[in-house]
Amino acid sequence: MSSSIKDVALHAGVSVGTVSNVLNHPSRVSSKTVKRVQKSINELGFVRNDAARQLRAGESRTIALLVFDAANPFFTALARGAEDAATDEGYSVILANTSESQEREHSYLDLFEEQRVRGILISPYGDVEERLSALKKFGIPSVLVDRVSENQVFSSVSVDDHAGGTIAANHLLGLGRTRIGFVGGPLEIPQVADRLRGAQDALQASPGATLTIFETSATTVLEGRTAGEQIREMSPAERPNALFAANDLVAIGLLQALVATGSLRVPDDIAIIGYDDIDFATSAIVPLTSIRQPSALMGETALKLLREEALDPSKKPRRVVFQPELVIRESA
Amino acid sequence: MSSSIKDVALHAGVSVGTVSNVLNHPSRVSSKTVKRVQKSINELGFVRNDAARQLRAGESRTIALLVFDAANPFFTALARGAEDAATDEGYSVILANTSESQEREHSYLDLFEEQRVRGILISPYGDVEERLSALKKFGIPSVLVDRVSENQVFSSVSVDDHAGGTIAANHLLGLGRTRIGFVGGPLEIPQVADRLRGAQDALQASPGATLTIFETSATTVLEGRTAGEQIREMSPAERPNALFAANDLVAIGLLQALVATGSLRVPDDIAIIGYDDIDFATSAIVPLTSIRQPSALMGETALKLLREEALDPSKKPRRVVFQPELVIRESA
DNA sequence: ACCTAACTTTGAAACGATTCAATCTAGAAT
DNA sequence: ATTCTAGATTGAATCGTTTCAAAGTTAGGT
Repeated sequence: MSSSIKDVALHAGVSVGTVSNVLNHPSRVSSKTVKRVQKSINELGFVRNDAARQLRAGESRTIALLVFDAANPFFTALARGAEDAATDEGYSVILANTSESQEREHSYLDLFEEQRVRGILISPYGDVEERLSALKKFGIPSVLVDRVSENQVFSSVSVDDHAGGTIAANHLLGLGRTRIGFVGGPLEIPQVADRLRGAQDALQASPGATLTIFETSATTVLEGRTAGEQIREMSPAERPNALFAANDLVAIGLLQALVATGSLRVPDDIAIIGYDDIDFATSAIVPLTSIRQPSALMGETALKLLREEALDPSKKPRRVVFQPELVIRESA
Repeated sequence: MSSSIKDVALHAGVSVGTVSNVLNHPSRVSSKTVKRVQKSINELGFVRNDAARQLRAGESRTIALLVFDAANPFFTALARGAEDAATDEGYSVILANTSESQEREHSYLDLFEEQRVRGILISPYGDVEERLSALKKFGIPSVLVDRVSENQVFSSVSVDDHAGGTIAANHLLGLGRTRIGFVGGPLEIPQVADRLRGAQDALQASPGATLTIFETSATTVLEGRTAGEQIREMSPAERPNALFAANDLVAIGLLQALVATGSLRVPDDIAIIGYDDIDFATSAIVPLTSIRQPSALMGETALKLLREEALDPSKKPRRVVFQPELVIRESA
């Protein structure tokens, strides 16, 4: 059905070793032989069998990216960054979606282990550090994405959420707002907690300002709207005049509750700042001011860290933390 | 570094053939041998080398899903459906994102060919039917997703967009609306054109009703909003009292332009129906009535068709067309 | 006690590439 | 003309599985 390197060798009148060299070390082969072999390859429609190659060479050229929510624009952008970087290095990235299922997360890790992928980029859903340690011992390195390693055992790429919170709060304070509300949750999520703490620390420096927490059970549009309805009913005196949403989805929910009914004006009556700068932010009812995470750059960096570890497994894990960036639009 | 089947055989005091049988045909092996071998496998931490397995067995157990926009919720849901079905059949699905680049589309097809994947599910971006034909000859079948095969050479899974358009229009007519507007574009996109034609055909049956086309340059929130602003400025007499948006993103844009400013009420003054039923539809300013595509089912079906072709390459291609479904919420 | 049939187990051959020591060139240097 | 050298080529060994014919084992029937 498909021709092998042997067929090519026969057709070109050379040995199999030479064909392999044409494929992998063309410099070792005289240019006219290269040409002849290439011609045979084309004529026979030869395609290298990656399984055989990997078996003998002992190393794969694919890298796995495992995320728990492939639908999240943040991860899509990150994946794009990783793919671009991988292409440059001669690797291919395959994506797998955990779909927020621990079981699936494990079965994909099993698959990657059987496939002996060159490395794993993972934004963990369940508790997998132990499993990843085993994989590392086995020869498969991983890099954590958007989460830091609890025990400093893995390299990681993340964003300084604390700084992001500070930037957001300072921007609101800079607009002269003093009654600030934080909307998001659950506060157990590390990202959310860090953003809140960052805001609180910024508030410390402004004696007159207060911060009220509106905790939600998830960072979704719906939860944001529910919180917004509650805020809308507050008396003007106690109602915050600025809101910091834990992410853009929550912020969009807030906008719906506050603006859509025509009861309040944004940002005049109440300023709103989101987080993530997803594509929807630009085209929200009121274009959303937000905190941008360098998602593509994160993917690119994660891939580079992974390559370093693949080349030198004894390398000490590195932790790269990016700084978020303020994107000013109309809502604040 | 990692132990092989040979190590396991030695450790368990059996032959390599027996270990392999434990792995692949446990019924051929006595149960106490199975137990003993399993124990050795666990103790040694043996993990089957998929490359070697694939080389000898000649067949891969992974299926590739190649889409041009992994960020689109529709594809994410579809992927989920395919993954679930694959798991049941003992396959794994790996995802690759074309990112709307023809070059990348080709290089992933190359990769899949080298990897000898069992089959390819593809929502094509560029013109790849020829390339897919070559792959088929090579032994790798594909199934088209959300697009039908031009020359009936491949199986495909798609949705009857014409019927969807008819359903949408009939729903609006059923609400007593007679001045209907279609918002979407460009009309060259097959999906958009089919939806429009479906609506037009429905209108034929209702003598009193008219349909106005508001063509946009893309099916995005922004374009929807632009169109909405234009519609908002029309005189009440000529303004449509119902709008059919080519997809939910456009519909959300319309909502923003019409509702957010408080100038018109939805659905009282103007009814709006979208298409796709993305997650955002539920939590729009006014929960959106929409036409749902059975995305997960499509993924599942595509996988089944692929498996059929993998088992019997001479099988005639099949074209499965799903019927869309009306989801009534508040906007219409 | 012997034959048979059914079930287990064995181990060498194959899959298709890469690797590398060994062999073979061709041309430069003496 | 001879030796040397660097570059080009060869082909057998190898990677870790699966496969399958052959050999070994067990137990039931007579």
